[in-house]
Amino acid sequence: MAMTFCWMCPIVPELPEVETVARSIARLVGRRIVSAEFTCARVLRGNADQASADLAGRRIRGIERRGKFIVIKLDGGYSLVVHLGMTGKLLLTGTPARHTHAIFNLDRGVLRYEDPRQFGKIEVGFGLPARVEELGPEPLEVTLAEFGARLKRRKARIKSVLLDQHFIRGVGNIYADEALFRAGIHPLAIGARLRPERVKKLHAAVVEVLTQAIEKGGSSISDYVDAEGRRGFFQVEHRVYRRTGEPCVVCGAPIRRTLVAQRGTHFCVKCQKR
DNA sequence: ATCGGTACCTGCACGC
DNA sequence: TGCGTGCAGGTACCGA
Repeated sequence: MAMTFCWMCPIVPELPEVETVARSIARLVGRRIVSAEFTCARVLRGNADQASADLAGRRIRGIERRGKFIVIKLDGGYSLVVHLGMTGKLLLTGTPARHTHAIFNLDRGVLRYEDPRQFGKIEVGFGLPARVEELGPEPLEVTLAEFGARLKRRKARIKSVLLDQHFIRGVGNIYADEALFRAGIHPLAIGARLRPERVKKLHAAVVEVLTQAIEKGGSSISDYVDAEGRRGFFQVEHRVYRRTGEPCVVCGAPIRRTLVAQRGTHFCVKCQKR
């Protein structure tokens, strides 16, 4: 029997998943970081000793999400920024294992960072890193007018534009495909050439798919960081993502797969027009 | 400024 | 059975 979190349906952390993780560790606000250990040079940006020194003794003042980044705000204007990459997890339970790359010892409890592929990144410093400040607007906050104005400047394929975190922050490969399908837009369409009516549809589709996904994740937030971290997380039903060859849920035509920006891209030839 | 392509990394599926 | 190969995709970085 297929498992809900098998290889064929991986939970890649995009905006809704990161939001779920951020909420699941919100309870840490108010606690103090006693000490921190970093054991993977690839995952930590900067010097491990410096990062540990910067963190030691600081109290957690707030936890928020910016796109796919988790920002843990600390005393004195410092911040602990975590990006989960492809396979990163923040865990409040369990014991250090092979892929544990950071351990944050709190005045009560322990927070661990685990990441088999080491695509994730942890950054400690004063204020926010430039890469976080320079992100585009939140997709759930950006107005249709700004969304349209930004899109008008983009001559790339719409799928690439959606993946660009400078355009809007938080959309990844799965939700880009799903939003384009819901908007009836072909992934190879040129961003700037989309007519206002279609831009409006796309904006609404992005909001819809992300909102639904957050709601699904939100129903099992307390479970998320348990055990393998994925149990109980129900993804939004994919209508095109990884459904190559299967019938379109609207017209029945087989879903096609191609590459855009070196990413697997799934769409319906009949329902999605350039 | 923007675009497309590539590297990084591990583990799973597949074929011989 | 066991091993090599291909593939998955987040961001950073490169040249154009």
